[in-house]
Amino acid sequence: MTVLAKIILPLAVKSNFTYRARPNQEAFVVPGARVLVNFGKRKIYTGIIKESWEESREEVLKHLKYIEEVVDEAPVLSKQQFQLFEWTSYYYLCTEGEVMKAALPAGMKTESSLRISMSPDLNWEALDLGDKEFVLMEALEHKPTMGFREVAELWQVANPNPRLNVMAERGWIRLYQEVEERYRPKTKTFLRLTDLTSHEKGMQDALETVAKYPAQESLLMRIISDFFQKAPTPKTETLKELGISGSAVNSLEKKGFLVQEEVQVDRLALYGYDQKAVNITLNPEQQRVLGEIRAAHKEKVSRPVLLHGITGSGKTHIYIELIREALEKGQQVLYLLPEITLTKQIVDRIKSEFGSQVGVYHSKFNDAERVEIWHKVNKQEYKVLIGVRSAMFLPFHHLGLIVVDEEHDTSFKQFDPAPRYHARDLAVYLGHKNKIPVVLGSATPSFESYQNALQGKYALTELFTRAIDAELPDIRVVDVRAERKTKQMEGVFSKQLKEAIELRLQRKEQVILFQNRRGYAPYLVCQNCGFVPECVNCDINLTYHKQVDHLRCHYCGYTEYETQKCPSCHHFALKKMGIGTEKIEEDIKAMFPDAEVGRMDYDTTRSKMAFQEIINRFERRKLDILVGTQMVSKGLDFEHVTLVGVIMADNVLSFPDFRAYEYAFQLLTQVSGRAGRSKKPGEVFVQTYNPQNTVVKAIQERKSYGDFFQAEVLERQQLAYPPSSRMLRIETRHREREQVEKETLRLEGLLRPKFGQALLGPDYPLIARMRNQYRMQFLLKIDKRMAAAQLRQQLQEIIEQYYRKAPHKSLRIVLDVDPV
DNA sequence: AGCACGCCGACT
DNA sequence: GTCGGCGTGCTC
Repeated sequence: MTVLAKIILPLAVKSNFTYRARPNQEAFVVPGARVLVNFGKRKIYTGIIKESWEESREEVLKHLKYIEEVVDEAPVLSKQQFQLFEWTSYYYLCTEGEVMKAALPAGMKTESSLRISMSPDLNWEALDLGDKEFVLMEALEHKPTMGFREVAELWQVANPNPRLNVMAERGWIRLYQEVEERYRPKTKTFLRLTDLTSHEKGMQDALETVAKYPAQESLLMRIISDFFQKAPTPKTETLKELGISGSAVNSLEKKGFLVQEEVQVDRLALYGYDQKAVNITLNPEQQRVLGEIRAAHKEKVSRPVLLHGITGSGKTHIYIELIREALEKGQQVLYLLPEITLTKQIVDRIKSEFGSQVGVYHSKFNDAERVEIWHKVNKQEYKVLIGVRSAMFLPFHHLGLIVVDEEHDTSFKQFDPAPRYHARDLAVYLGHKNKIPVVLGSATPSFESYQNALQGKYALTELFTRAIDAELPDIRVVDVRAERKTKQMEGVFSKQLKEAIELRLQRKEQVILFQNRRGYAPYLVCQNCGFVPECVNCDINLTYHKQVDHLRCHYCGYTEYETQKCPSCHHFALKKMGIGTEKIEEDIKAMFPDAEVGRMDYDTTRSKMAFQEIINRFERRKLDILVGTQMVSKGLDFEHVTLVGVIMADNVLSFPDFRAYEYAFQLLTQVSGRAGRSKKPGEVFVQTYNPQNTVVKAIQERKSYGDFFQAEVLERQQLAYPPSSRMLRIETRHREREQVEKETLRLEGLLRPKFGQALLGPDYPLIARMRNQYRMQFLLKIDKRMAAAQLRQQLQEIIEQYYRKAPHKSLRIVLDVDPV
């Protein structure tokens, strides 16, 4: 009998692959453990054992490769997680491998890479070599090994493989796979006394021996003194303090007077938090809502609760109470947040309640840190985990509560690559499947969730007033066109907004300015010939960034450094058009030279530190004005902010999507919600060219979310758009425009007969070419009553059918379930 | 995804 | 003829 295992590999391959265990591995071949296996010609991947069984038939065994190594002694993935993997790949129409890729931190998915070295004892100069072969050998003289990429660069070819293989066959070079462990525990070295020196006599003898070497003597004395104080002696710090080098350590070690000891240290221990006094007495309304949530879960655990509470109504207080209850039962809690923006403030609050049981997981943690977070969740050292969408895949045990805060936020949905999952919906699935209470919270729920709540699929509970006696801010709409006519605009600032800012500066209150574009100018135009610089890889204008003085594509990162001279007519006539956050920051500084201005957008928050720094400064009132993109709209809670300015609402209102108004309403409500969160009243200015716009009017008239929803959802219903239906996006991609057009029409020929009017398109997406791929798309409206499994099968059959007959199989078809 | 094979056009 | 680019199929 031989043990076989089905392995999930982190690839977009359809099926799973079976490997055989060597006898000494058999005990460790259990579902959820990781293995290293060779897949294909040479690569070695980390895979996860999905299932294992015994097999004795030789004809089966002989086709199977061996498992190279079982990495884990115990599973790193629970049964519950497998279920989640399976459902994610089923629902979002992708492979389990793709889910695995998204779920595990890179440090847990070690893979091999090709290394190239010269054969030993080779007199290569005597060989008759071609040019390329010669330069490689010459390069290998200087470095012992090279990587695949390096050789490709050296040779200036895309694929050096054929040549390398020939050279290897001739015995000139050696090719081998190197598995480099990506995660290494962080260690710290301590110095300790040995048996020889840890008693009085030994100490005296040793000190006499080294008396003539001052460095060794002072070091030894320090270690002895630490020994008596029962304190460990850290190597690096001690050497630095005593001003001596490492050679003293080596000498003492050689003499047997000390040993060096490596101790693994916790990378995450460094992260503290700002203690913040939290008022944990719930007001009567919050008490009522807490009671409603408890009752709803008691009635039916697997039914999620939608907590709709206006901005500043104190949803966090309620979460804290729910978390406390779960912890008292010894359960773990997952608290999902849309982006790291929010975490700083939320983490401070939750950590000050629950201390070191609280862990955090987001993209600004490096790989090694993420691995350690994974293990701490697995070992249940972390009881509460605050994280972004991928935290959904962490290895929880006894999960007793999932909170999805700001559930409407689209960053819970992964766009690219697969799995294109929505973390909120994964949470709802997981909760339903495992009877885990789920709470979705928002001031502006997604239409899908609100509809579900109204129809009883979710329980609904609502908070209608702000906590601590705060009022909702006054909203003032500024008609930019009218202001321009009467010359009331100063650059992009209306006179009213300017005066309002002035007033806040006098009163030492704070201001948030929102603009939905980062960079300095969204595009440039040549004043001489009308040329607009565009990305070479995408159909989109390049954005001018002033600080670094270059043009950049916000989709692929392509950069151009010529910012003055028109590349078309060569006149120095490029003019900066439009307004980004960088420009607003510059203008506001010019307007109020004494004010401290900070900017928060993608460009200023690259590092975790930079990010926390800017929030800290604003929190401690070192900044008067904060300029930013959407980032400033998300859940920030600063009590001294009394003014919010939306510089140009039109960007938000006018993008071509059936959800445009829903998003605009959410964004404007959220950003407005940053003002007046404590006793000082708040004020919001919305500058726009379209004061008559439905959303602007709704915001201005303080229409409730419910009213806005009712009006909008009717229109959706008439068109059979979500939330009345479900949606599936079918995207096609190809390098050439003609091919994508022709092939997409062929695909339509197969789809149309099946789906008829429910199939919309094909159309060009907003950006018809991205990263050198031309794209087209269909939208498929799916009746909610329709059996999902059947539809999936039909769709997959059609795609298979398309590929069977396709003359060009290079068309990529991308499926996006529930696109947002 | 990554690797090889086989086809085809471009150059020596 | 050989080189290199690209499309296609397969990977336990």
